[in-house]
Amino acid sequence: MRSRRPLGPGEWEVHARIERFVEPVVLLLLAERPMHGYELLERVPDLAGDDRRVDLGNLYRLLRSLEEEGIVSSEWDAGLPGPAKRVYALTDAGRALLERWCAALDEARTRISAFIDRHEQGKGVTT
Amino acid sequence: MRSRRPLGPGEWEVHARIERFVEPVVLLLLAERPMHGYELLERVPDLAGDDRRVDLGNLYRLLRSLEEEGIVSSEWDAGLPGPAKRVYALTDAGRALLERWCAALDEARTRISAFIDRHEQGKGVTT
DNA sequence: GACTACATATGTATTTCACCTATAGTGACC
DNA sequence: GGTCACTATAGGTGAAATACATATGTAGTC
Repeated sequence: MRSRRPLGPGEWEVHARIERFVEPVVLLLLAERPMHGYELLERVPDLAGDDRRVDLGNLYRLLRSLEEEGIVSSEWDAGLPGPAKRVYALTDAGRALLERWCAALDEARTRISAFIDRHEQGKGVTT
Repeated sequence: MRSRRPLGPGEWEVHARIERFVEPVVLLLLAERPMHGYELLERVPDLAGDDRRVDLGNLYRLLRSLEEEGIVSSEWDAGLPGPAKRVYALTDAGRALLERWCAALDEARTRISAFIDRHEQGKGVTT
């Protein structure tokens, strides 16, 4: 229970976070166009929400493990000014995985809706 | 990445799980009527989904920690036949927590919708 | 008595994630 | 040519959430 932040006496802040949500977010961003790690870091919060601020270390680890699995491919781009960047792009397997993520997320949304509906019912709907 | 089960060559089963979702489910069930742990165990999957089959150990641990925090109260019920049951009921603090969970879940649902909408856009909407 | 179902509880391993530190190249300034 | 800020990648560590396994007792049934 330690993850909930105190709010008041006997009250806690609650977050309904989706497990591993950064992964589909990264896949979606790379589906739109290839980019390098640091740029992903800046763009992930747009989709994941501000509370979910991404940790650099974990993001790079995710990218490397996605590459190992053939979900993304990468190559060094030394042409641009500044330090060399490793530019990541989505593979076909990555696009397929993104589709499965969307289906899974849609299921989660359905479960949440069922939960909220059932809760509303219990309160006696005023409508 | 080890949590995804292999599906085919280079394919994985994906689950978009909501973190700590059993907690709000338990709260909602207890809001409807008081019950004991084993009964919760049977009813949680109705709301949480079959993939999310609840671990007994963790459920009992959750109930005790919720009681420590004043979210639920319990008393032994030895009247009925069979082994003694600890019957749990939601407190006022528990009902307040359930409301906050609903708000948090609604936010999560909004994030998911935003994600899916953005993905649909990228594919070129057929309408 | 052996076996099964109900009921509560504890032990331990694994996974995910947040927080922190390290390394290294680039460019600009003085 | 040193050092300072910024970009980019990478690793270490520990806490929290969860999966997997085992323990203990009651009661009914064959």
